Amino acid sequence: MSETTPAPDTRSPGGPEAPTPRKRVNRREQILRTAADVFAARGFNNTSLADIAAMLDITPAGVLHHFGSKTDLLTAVLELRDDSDPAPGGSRMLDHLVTTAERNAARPGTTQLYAVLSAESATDRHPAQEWFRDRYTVLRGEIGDAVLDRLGPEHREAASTPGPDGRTPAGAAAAAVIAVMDGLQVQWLLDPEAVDMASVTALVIDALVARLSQED
Amino acid sequence: MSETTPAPDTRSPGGPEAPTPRKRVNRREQILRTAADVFAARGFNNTSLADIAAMLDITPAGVLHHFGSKTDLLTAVLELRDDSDPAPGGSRMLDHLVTTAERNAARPGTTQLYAVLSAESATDRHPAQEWFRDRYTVLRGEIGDAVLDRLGPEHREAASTPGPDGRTPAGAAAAAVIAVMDGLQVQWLLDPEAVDMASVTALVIDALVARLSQED
DNA sequence: GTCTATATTCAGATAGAC
DNA sequence: GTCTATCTGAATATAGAC
Repeated sequence: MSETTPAPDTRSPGGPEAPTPRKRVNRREQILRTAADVFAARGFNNTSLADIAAMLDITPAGVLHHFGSKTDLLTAVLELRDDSDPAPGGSRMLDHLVTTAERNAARPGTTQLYAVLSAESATDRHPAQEWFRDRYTVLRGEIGDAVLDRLGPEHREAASTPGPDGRTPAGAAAAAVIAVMDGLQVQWLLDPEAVDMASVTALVIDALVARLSQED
Repeated sequence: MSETTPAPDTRSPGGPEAPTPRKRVNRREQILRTAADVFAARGFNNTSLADIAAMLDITPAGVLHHFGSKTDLLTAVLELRDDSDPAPGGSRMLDHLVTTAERNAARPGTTQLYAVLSAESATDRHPAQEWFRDRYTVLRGEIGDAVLDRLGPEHREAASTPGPDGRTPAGAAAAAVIAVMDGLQVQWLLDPEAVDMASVTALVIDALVARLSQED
């Protein structure tokens, strides 16, 4: 089900941090990518090490040799960022988000992982809680800055002025954009025909930027 | 943690299908409410029948007597709608959504259940998939209508005219509103100080309605 | 460095006592 | 009508063979 990508070993040769692979990309890496696929499709709690192992024709213990525990494997998967399309800074980032939504619909993989796991992480004692809390904090900051960048200079001050609760309009807009993307992913996974992630994301970004460019 | 609602037996007397409750609201009902709380806090896959049973000082089998299986219990929990604040029709519904977001932040219970479970349901073979797919379809319809109601009559036609992909702007806005509410819930659960669900929800609704009231 | 075989814990569900 | 005691299978992790 996950063999959509034909090339098994696609990465730029001469990457900066290849850890001296005298053999070829070690088993560890195969496990990592397989685990990412399976976690994305079934969530963390609902995935067993046997599921992952079966896809590689090994036993569960084979997986555990490379990563000490299932939780460690999850952590490693989350750390494995997808650097194939680095997020640009500044106001270009907002366009990048739409592009990302577009790509996600074509390739239900990488970021489906984040949509499914982030919601799962919000449950008690989930091992990825801290990771996702930090991630959202960073994202809200970056996207908040991107929103400010897109506003006309005359609106920036208002949008970056904290209200009585200490939160800024730009930050609120950033939280909204992230929330829309996550929430849409869930709706789309359940019913792909029903929503167009990219266009709805674009609509919300446009609407929010326009809204922050008014005084009312 | 869950004793927010003081009245344990709130249902209209003379309801059409009261199954002759000679005693008082049966164990079944207690189990149902406890299960809802625990599913909300820990998700479905990560909750064991023992967890639920422990809170009632009984054994897992005690739970299974009332509901044939864990999946049946989940289904029953989902069916148990919270009728304490029925959603109004028409454009009032949008205000109701903001109110709902406000209440959710105060009482992390009922709809936290939906936020956590809906995302979990998007994973393979989850027992609640169909339930959530249907729920989202209905919600998009209702909220789409509410959006149209709020628009000026002169904009309604444009907003309800399907584009080349067969989807209407009002439907897109509806999907966006739902997505924002779900996504915010996740961010809020992970970091309650970081986002104000109600105000962000209001912001997005305002922005979308304003956006759909322009020609561009 | 890689994995098979095994131990241990805990899940969901069944049959039958109260 | 309600639940305790028990069975069966599957989960993660360990110890040690190749």
